[in-house]
Amino acid sequence: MASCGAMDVIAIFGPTAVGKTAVAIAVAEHLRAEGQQAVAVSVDAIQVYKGLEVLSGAATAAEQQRLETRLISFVPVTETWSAGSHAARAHQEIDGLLAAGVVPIVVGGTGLYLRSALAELSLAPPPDAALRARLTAEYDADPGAARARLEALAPARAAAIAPGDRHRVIRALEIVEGGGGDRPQNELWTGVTRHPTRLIGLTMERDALRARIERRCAAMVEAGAADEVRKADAAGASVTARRALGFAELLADDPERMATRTSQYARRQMTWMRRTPGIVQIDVTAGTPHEVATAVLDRSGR
RNA sequence: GGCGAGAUAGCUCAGUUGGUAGAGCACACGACUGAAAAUCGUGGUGUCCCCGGUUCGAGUCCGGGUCUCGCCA
Repeated sequence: MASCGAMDVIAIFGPTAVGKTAVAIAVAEHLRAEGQQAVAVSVDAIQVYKGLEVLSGAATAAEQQRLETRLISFVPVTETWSAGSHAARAHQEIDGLLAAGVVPIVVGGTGLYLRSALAELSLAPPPDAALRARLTAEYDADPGAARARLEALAPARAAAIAPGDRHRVIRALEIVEGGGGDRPQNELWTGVTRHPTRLIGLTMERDALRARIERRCAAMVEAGAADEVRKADAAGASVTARRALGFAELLADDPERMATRTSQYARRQMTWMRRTPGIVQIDVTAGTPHEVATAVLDRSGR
């Protein structure tokens, strides 16, 4: 009997353009051949947005025909989204699939979203818009003073944050003022998960990945990514939607810059992957999706 | 052909009165708990075009080449 055995969840991580979707589809087809059903749960900060499907590389209708994918293209571009909001939805999807006897294939390139989907992180409370606005203004008026205030209020939190890290200094002040105390948490690298999980990291030889990224960016432009971005911009896209690689670049008609920044992003994803405990890395430079899928399932000891 | 300007990091360029070179971008490595496709930290990766000269010492001064750009023929 094909059973999940010790592993209930399959997770697939990897840098952008490495071919995660194709591998997820191949894995699902292999499972189906064994009589098991699978559904993908996306963990991608930009693919959640409705109206940025081309730019974010979300699964197409044809791809979804082969593997149903949840948590893509469902948030209006005007809304902000976050790891916390995503985690709640992802937990719900994963638990629902497991309860129905379907294998969840958690797939995506946003490391923090992946981790918070697989684990039960002790996240600090969500940001309050007014407080964040006030603290941002405070920081921008005098970064040194804001930093000093954080050091006074929460030395342990401050110690973990680089002096020039605007984003984190503001967030830390936000947490402290919200009563979060001075006990910073880091459960990112513990490897603890909510369900037994086989975590796969797809890698690719650097030059090959760079070439794929360039081709992919060109294809996105070809497929109308610039138009998508202009529409989202006109619709009043949220700060988080605007973080999409290519958003600002395509508005400025600079596709080359988009490819460069995408490459830099891929590098950071690889850094995250190397740090991730328990991840099984598979180099997909030469393999077809089905060969890779076999490797994914073979290594599972099924 | 003549005159002028230039040649320094992968790219664009700085480089004081001579003391074996440094910015931005790119690149590499890293950090990462509700903005994470975000944010941030660290690192110079070099036949200073070539040959010779002056000098204790030349990216820098002198001579001769080579190449590039501009103007004039």
